Amino acid sequence: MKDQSEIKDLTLCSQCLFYKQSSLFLSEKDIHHLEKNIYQLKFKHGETIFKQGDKSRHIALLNHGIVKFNFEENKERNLILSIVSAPKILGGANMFYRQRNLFSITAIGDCDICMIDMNEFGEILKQNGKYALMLFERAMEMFETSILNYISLANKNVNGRIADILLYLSEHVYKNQSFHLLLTRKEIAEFAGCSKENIIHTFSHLNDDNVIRTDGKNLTILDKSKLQMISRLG
Amino acid sequence: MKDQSEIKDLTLCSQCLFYKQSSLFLSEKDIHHLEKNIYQLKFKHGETIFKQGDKSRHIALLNHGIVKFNFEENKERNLILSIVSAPKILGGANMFYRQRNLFSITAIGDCDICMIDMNEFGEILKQNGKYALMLFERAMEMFETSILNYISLANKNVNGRIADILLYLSEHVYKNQSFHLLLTRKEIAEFAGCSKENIIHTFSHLNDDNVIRTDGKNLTILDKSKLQMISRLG
DNA sequence: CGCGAGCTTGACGTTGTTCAACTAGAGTGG
DNA sequence: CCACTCTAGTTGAACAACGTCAAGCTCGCG
Repeated sequence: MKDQSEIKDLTLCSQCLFYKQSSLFLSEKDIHHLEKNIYQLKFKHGETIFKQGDKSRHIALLNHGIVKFNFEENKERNLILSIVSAPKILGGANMFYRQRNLFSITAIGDCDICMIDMNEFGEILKQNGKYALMLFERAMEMFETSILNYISLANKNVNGRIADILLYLSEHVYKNQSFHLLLTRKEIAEFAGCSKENIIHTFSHLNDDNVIRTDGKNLTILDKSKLQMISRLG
Repeated sequence: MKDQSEIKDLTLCSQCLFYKQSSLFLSEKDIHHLEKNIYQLKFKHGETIFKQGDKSRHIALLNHGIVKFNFEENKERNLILSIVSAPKILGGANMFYRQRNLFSITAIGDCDICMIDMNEFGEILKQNGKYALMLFERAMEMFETSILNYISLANKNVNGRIADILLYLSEHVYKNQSFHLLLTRKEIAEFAGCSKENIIHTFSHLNDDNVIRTDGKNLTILDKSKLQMISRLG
């Protein structure tokens, strides 16, 4: 966990989506209790939000930014399980399953995150099942993307997986045809489950065929339907 | 969902693990309410418990038997996400996340399952956050195995993945060095994410090297440490 | 200017899939 | 009882996909 030197004015949290949703479910007393145990942090690109193997004491509410879920096998064998953008509840798997974190969560670019102490928050959950259910549903969304990635990985060839990833990033993360991808080629490879050379080769071909246009870390999808076809065939 | 012609005496459920655990959390009134909405079904090998794309109206409590989570891409491109044995709560992902089932759940061998109507049960959960949390933790266990499979698939070669699967089946599913595997070679391949010929070749080699002994569907692990080494090297 | 990290490219070898041929067992019908 | 067919399992060989390697490139930074 990052040091808390950058704690900001707590009133900021009253603007965040999580706070607004929570206020629909909780009593004024609980809201007040929550306010006392919530604080905002800012993370920069590459900073670790949760560390694999650590024991989480917090739930993280991603209010702004993009994060990756990365599994560290050993020095040279990493894996990106998923990439998600705000707003999301992070630490769901860690929050309810009382073991060490299965994977790390790392900032991609600047991230605004609200931290809630789990011990305090757990009490509120125990007393308010309806609220707990709402949070479960949100936390569950995270797993859907992981499972869909898994399926893509198991069933498709490299071209199909890369097409899937580009479509996913465009539609669900950056929400734009064109985006500035802060990941290295190696990291994209860790997401696609292939070598970095493979990513480079495939990007080159897609460039030649006018399906995408890459310019350093900027990436634009020119022909979405062709990308979808590659995904299907893969 | 299977037809309910085989509903058994409801008192049977009072013996099941789920019922016993629940009684620690719920009031007598809620327990009574639960009893009214719970019934036991028996599934045979290959029968579908939850169908991919369907909307679940039930939570399934696997009291006896083994099930697979299978994703059906198309006729010739299936995938087994996980295999788990009783006792487990099935339908967790479906229970809290109100969409169509992401994957099917299918019986491997005979299964005893208690079904609970979700609408009735949801009310109890909303009123009892502590109980909801307990159930959620159990449901989360399911995802851990899926994620570990994902990691194995992404990081290891075929030999390593097959070794992983054999160790997993032995330690977490059958809880025995020797087991009667009801899966076809094709299904094992769908679990390992490779071709059935690959499974057959690898099994042959492992047989030759006295690491395992296969006799039709019976499988015995002779040299666990060697299998663990193959898993690490993979 | 030199250095290092990340990127790019093509060649090469390994891994894994596909294909085809064969075997064994189980179910079917004459 | 014997074809027959169908399914699952097995084997090896050919081929394609993919990872590894090596070399050169670009860019930013000290």
